[in-house]
Amino acid sequence: MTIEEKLVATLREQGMKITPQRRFIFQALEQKHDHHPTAEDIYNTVRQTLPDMSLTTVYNTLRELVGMGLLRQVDLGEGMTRFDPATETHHHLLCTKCGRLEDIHRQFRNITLPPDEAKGFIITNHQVIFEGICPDCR
Amino acid sequence: MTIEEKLVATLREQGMKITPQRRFIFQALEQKHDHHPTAEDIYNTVRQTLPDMSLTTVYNTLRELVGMGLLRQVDLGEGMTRFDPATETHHHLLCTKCGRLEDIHRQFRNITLPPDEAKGFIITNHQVIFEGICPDCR
DNA sequence: TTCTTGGTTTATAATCATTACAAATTACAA
DNA sequence: TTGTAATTTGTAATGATTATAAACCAAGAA
Repeated sequence: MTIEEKLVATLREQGMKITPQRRFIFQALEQKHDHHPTAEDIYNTVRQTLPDMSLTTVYNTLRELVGMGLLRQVDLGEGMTRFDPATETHHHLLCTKCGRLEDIHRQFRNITLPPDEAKGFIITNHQVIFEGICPDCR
Repeated sequence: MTIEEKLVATLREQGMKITPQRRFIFQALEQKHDHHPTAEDIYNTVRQTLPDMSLTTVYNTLRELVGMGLLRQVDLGEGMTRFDPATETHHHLLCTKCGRLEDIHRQFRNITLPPDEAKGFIITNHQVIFEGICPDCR
């Protein structure tokens, strides 16, 4: 099942409308899902085929997807938010010089919090951010 | 050694000036170091004793500290940046409902990237973000 | 102590990502 | 085909952060 299909199905379930704009946004997310796109990235991608797409629509849609848990926000202190289709849990590798961000598809064992350290939280997820210097910045 | 002492010493080493404003900012960071303060938080704290402090100075100083690696930025997609005195490496626990953020002081073993997965990066640090629901939000 | 000077602070304006708003449009159920 | 509530859109507003340039001052030298 593609990302687009999954998103369309979920929207249907929720009684939301499937508009062309949303379909194109889903497709752009699918194309760029390894590049951690910003709202602006998605906007530019969609506009290549749908030149009248509004930036507001992109923001609205992305916000809704995040609210429904279908999209993960990735914030790096760059001043803008990146998005990551929430397919399977994975981690990130960040260059602290240039901001380059890579996915790490790997499971780490033993990353669990003993109850007495969880401060009463119910843990739903965890994510590791590795920081370092990328080859280009060395 | 307090956070203030450490910061003052480092600034001296770098030939930077120790101003009253900076001292108060350091003290505020020390007071609030468990609360992940924003620039605005620091500003309000300092203004209680130094009413003429400028918000710009807070931003400038925090940015410099981050650049020198003495302060960590923590970004949660709230629209503003939080700061965390980089004393010892630790991790975070975030409530996805209300944004509450707690420090986790604990070492996790086996969180290392084999060279073939590091994509040529030199890893300098890593951080785990646990996500969940805090007791108040349940 | 006083002088000098480059770093620092400050107020203000500018920037940039994101959100609010209200009018026009449209998906889709009946 | 029609009605209607959801959606889209352009524009304006917001809010955090940064740029700018003038006034100020920490700290070393005389």
